[in-house]
Amino acid sequence: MLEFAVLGLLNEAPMHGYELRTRLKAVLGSFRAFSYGSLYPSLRRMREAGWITEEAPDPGATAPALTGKRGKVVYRLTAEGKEHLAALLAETGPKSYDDEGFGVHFAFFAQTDAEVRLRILEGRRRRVEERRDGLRTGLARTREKLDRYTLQLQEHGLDAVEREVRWLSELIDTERSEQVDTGRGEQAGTGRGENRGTDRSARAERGEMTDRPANRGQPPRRRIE
Amino acid sequence: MLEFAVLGLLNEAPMHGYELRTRLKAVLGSFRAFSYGSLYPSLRRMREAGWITEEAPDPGATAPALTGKRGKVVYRLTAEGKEHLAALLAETGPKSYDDEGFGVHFAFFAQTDAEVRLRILEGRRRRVEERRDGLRTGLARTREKLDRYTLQLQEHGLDAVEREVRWLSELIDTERSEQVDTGRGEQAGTGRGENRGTDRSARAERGEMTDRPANRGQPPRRRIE
DNA sequence: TCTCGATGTATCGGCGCGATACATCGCGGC
DNA sequence: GCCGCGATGTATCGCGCCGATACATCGAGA
Repeated sequence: MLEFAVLGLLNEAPMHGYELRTRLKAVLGSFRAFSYGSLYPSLRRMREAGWITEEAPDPGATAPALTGKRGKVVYRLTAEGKEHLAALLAETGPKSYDDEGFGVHFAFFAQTDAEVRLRILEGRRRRVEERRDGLRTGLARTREKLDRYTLQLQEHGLDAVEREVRWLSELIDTERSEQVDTGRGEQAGTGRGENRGTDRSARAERGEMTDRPANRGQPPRRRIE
Repeated sequence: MLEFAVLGLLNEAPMHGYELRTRLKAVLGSFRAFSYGSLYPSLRRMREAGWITEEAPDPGATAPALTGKRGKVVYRLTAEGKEHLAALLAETGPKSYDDEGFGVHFAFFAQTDAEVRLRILEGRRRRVEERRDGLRTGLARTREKLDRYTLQLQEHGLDAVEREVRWLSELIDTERSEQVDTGRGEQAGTGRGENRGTDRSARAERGEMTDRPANRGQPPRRRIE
């Protein structure tokens, strides 16, 4: 997931680590937070995979060597990196609307194809509705046996989930009405990258995935929503 | 944190791992979710620390040995475990209202002293307000530069944080009015049906509650902002 | 001038997740 | 009769990621 986010950011402009980290916090916002302890190892892996390059500027300017100086390192997307990003952006399977993946996908919706956006939003809503229903029935079954604090906690959580469903529904309505307006294909947001039509490889073979146990538990590491 | 939750559950009744895991999901609900990969190592650590004991029932009943059978293992709190739990419950430092800690503390509020409950709720609210203010100013500063999806995400996150502040405020008001009603010392126990109004039974026999400063370490500066 | 906060790169210990393996038991279907 | 299947139950492994930490540079204000 971190790799996805980094690729998305580097697609807008080359950056070094610190800036990447700052933008990451700003863009992912309420969904996820990454630390350097994740970022740098991830950057190394991505370089080894060939998605990005590292450039250390100005090698022998004043201090030649062995002073241990660390220069700024600029990271930049390669062609393979762009390709990989395009494949990730086009993904519509469970990974794109589960808790871990949805936030990142959504953060880069401006770079995402309109139809894919809609599919992801719908998948996400379905998933959150399932969680909501699970919470509701669980709550109805155990309501009498809970002390009031636990009850408050459950209801607060349920309320948050219900709000997310409503939020997603609004987004979906907006997307739908825009797809009707224009002949289903335009780009929203900052027009910047014309990733239109260039790729499409990576036909994500929908997993089907029996959907497992109600999933429960909020965004695992995340917060409250 | 997991250790805290396990101690809290075992204080209600002895259990084995599976039940612990099930109850954990139900009680922590929307705040956190733990898996076996965390639970069993944690139980082992707690046994080594002396907080709990493991009992494997019925050693040589039918199948004597080397069949590799695994019996049910019941975990039970020791006296030291109760003591440790009491200390954790009385904790009012940053750990008790930061993201990781608050959910667990709250889940066991029914076992917590009334004054401690209030302090934790207030600390938590302060913390969440800080996050809210950070989000607000950040959003005001970058509003123009964001594409609409990122903007939606930010506003959704901000909304969630604002709701949590309101939720906490309601809880605080309730706590305050109850402390005025009764001479600041009662227990808000397992409501069991008639939560609200008059209940104070369920004398949890906590007598000690060693309240220590428990400060150390500065505000770890959590997620977004 | 001197310190302090922002900028910047990087590593380490360890917690906890998700997947996985295996075993028992009750229950309903055919 | 007996078969599978889901719930109950214990346990491990790899590894992603967090939080703390160490170090270095630089502009601005006390």
